[in-house]
Amino acid sequence: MSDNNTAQTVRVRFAPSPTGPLHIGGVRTALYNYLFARQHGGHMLLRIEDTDQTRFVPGAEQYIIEALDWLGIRFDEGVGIGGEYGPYRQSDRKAMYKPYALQLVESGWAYYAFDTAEELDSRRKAAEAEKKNFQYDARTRMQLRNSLTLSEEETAQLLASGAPYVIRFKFPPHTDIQIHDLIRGDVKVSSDTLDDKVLFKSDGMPTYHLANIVDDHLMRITHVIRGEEWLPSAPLHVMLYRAFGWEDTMPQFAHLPLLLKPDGNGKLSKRDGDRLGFPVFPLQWTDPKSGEVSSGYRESGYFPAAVVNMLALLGWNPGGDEEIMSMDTLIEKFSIQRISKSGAKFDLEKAKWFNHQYLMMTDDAEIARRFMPVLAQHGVSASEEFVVAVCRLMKERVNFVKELWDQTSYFFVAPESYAEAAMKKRWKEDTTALVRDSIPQLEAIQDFTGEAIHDAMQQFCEAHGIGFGPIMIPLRIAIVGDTKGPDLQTLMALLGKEESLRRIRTCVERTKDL
RNA sequence: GGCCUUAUCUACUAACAGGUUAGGUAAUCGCCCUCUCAAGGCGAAAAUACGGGUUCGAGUCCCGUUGAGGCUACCA
Repeated sequence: MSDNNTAQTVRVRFAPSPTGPLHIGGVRTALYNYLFARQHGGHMLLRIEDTDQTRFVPGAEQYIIEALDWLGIRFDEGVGIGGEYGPYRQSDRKAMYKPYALQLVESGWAYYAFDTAEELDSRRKAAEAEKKNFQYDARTRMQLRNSLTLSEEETAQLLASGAPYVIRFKFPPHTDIQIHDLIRGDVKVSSDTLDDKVLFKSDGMPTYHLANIVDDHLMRITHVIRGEEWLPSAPLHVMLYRAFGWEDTMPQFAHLPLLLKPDGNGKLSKRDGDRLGFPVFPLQWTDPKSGEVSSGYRESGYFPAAVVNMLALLGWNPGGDEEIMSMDTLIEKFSIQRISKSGAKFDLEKAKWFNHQYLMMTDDAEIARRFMPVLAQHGVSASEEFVVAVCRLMKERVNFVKELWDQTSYFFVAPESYAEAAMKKRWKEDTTALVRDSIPQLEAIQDFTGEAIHDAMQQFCEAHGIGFGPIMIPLRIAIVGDTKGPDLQTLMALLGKEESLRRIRTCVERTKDL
């Protein structure tokens, strides 16, 4: 599908920093970009923004790629894929940025600054003491050490001597900057409240702001869909497009609401996940420095489609009552206009419910395939046919495949004891005798099907003048060990005549002296 | 502190451009089903932050207050 109203092909990017594992907020940003690109038949690219060498974390880039691949969020271009607008890693593009910074200096939109970190720190502290805000801007820049206050000769000399410098953007004073956001509408900010942001650092690398604008321009990005934390710097970005003379091809902006912690308020963080017992990362992550392990959705047993579905609806919805949507449906229905403006709290219960829905839609054989290793962990082996049957019968009771063991262990292992509460409530004086009496009735069944068991027990009840409960509940305790589980006839048929009777006889033996 | 954003049940949200008994889902509770436990079916409780305006009429538009979040680095 192509959008005939858009002259240009839609091109979006996901541009994370490799400073650690990708947070689910970041995953959602990637997802929205992906849905938008696919819907418009456009391209989505992965750009790694690693301009801060001090925050680089080994393995983070590979983690991001693997995580998005697991979720089915695929890129058309980018790191690990290639493409005609590469390279896509900003550290590999390092040499490209300086000329753009210099261009702004020459055109008067930027200047060299030689202030040291200590000097600026002391200015900030002094301002703080007076309960004021220090800002490097039109009011203060003429009191600081930069190419606007120094003579041309001094500046040239400093540069030639290799003195450390940065390049700062020169905001024009008293100027209203208007940005248009696809989600929030027009936002107006006065340049007087903005500071002269560093564009080019003393280590020879650009800051986010410069690299981002240069790359988005060079890579012909048409829509920037990113988190709300970028909204305050959007005016700078708009001014940069203007300063470079690229305003006519400037991308459209959409700033996404943030994902909040489930209890209280504040941005969702790694610690919240571990505290509240849910993952904030798509994949498990081991911190290379501390060795600390953070849980992931994949390892916790979530289906990728369930995570995608849940995340898509956290901050967006298509308007109807439909909640279970495949990636294709999401692509079809997605629209930026319907994204909420306010932050969304993560809800663990709803996340589990989504996974349950996807579990119910999953083929029994596939569930069994995933359950087999769990069984092996518990030292149990069973035929594939039997495991598939167990999964078919029991999947509706769990949210995750691994929870199946807690609900089905008695299918594989006979009970070693009987639940105390069940015994106390359900086991009467004559129960053992009654159970013993039912054995011949069950033994007589030739074809041990649920139906046959039902008929046999019905006859038994009639002969003894009792209802179904007084015998079926004790039999259940004998077979399951507790008053829980699926329909008993079905369960016994599945276990087979031999195993069912063995458990019943064992139970009679264990309870005869009660 | 300054700047920006934001505000519907406990949570996620619906109510296209002002007119609804403010709807759905999850969670909670009750009933039905039933040999138990789930699932399922039916039902209940549950919200327009507050105060002004505009209007015949405001969840919806405007202003203010309050709450919440973000940003305020040579981090992204």
